[in-house]
Amino acid sequence: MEKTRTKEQLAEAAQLDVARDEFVTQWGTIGSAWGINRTMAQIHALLIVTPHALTTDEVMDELKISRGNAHTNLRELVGWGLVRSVVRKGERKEYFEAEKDVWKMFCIIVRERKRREIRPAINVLKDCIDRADGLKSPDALAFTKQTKALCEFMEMADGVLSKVVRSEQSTIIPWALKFLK
Amino acid sequence: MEKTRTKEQLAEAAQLDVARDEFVTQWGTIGSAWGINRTMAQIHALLIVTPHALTTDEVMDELKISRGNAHTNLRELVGWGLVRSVVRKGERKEYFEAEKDVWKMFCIIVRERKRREIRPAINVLKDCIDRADGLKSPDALAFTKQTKALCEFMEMADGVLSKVVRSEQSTIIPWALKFLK
DNA sequence: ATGTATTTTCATTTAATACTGAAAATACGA
DNA sequence: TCGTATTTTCAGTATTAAATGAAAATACAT
Repeated sequence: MEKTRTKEQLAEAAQLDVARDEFVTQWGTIGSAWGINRTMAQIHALLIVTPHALTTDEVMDELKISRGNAHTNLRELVGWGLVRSVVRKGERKEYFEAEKDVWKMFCIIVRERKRREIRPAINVLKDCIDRADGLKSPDALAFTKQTKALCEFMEMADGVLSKVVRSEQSTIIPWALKFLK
Repeated sequence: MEKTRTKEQLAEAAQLDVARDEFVTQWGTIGSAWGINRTMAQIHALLIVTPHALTTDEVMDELKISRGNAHTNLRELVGWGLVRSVVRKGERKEYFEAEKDVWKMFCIIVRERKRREIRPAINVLKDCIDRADGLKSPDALAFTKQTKALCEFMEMADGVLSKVVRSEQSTIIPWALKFLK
C-alpha cells in the first residue's frame, strides 16, 4: 500500500516535471517571437514556476547551459527587475527568485519598455521635427505633419501606459473591459 | 533674384532630405530595439515620409540595399497590412505606399501582434494547465495556480486590446487619458 | 511565339547575436 | 594571510538571422 502510493506520487511528480519543462521550453520560443533572448525567457519561466529560489548552478543544471550564459541572463533579469537575488543567512551562494505576481510583472515590463523603447522613439521624432522646422515647401510640411502625428500618438500612448501602471493594482483592466463598449 | 530663390530652395530641399534620412535611419535603430528587422523598419519609415508611392527600385536606391532584400521586406510589410501595393494604369511596375494614418497603423500592429504573439502564448499556457490538471501535490497546485494566473491575465489583455482596436477610431485613448485618475 | 520588363526565388555570403568554458577577480572564513 | 567558494569577465566559437546577387519564373506587349 505504502509502495503503491509512492509509485503514484512518483508518476505525478514526473508528470509535473513534464508540464514544467513544456512551459519553460515553450516560453523560450514565445520569448524569441517577442524579440527576447530565448535563454533569458527560459530562465524567467523556470523561476516563475519554481516555488523556491534557485542558485546559478541549479539554473545551469536545469536548462543545460553554461555558467557564463546563466550568469549573464540572470543579471539581465535582475536588471529588468523581474528577478530578485536573495541571500540566505549563513550561506555564501546567491539565490534567485522571480516576481510571481502577474500584475506586478506587467507593470515592470511596461515601465521598462516605456523607458527603453517608447521614450527614445519620441526623442528621435522630436529631433526630426526640429530639423524640418521652418521649412516651407509642401514636402516639408507633409513631413512635419506626419512626424508630429506620430510623435503626438506616442506621447499619448506613453501617458496612458503611465497611468495604467501607476496605480500598481490590477483593477484597471477589468474596469476598462467593462467600460469599453 | 530668380537665381537666389532657387539656391534657397535647394538648401531647403537638402535640409529636408537630411531630416528624412535621419528619420529613416533612426527608425531602423528603434525598430531593432523593438525586435523588428532593421531594413523592414527603414523601408516602412521611408514610405511613411514619402508623399508618393515608390517602386522596388526606388527603395533599393534610397536605402542602398539589394533587390532581394527590398523585395522580401516590402512583401513582409504588405503581409502586415502596413503597406499597400498600387498599380498605375498603363504602367507595369508595382508601386508601394504606406498606411499613413497613425491610429490605423496602431490598430493594424495591435491586431497582428495579438494574432502572432498573444494568441500562441495563451495556447501554450492552456496546454500546460491541461498537462498538470488533476495533480494534487502542493508543487502541482502552485504550478497550476501560477500558469492560470498568467493565462487569465493574457486573456484579459487580449480582450482589452480587441475592444480598444475594434472601434477603428482614435477617440478611445484621449478618452481613457481623462478617465484614468 | 518572341523579346523585354518585372518579380520572385534561393544558394551563398556576411553580419549580428548568443553561448561556452576557463581564467581572473572577488568575497569570505579560518 | 591563506585557501576556498563564488561570481564575473571575456576571447574564442557556434548559431541564427539578414542580405546579396544572379538565375529562374512570370507577365505582358508586339
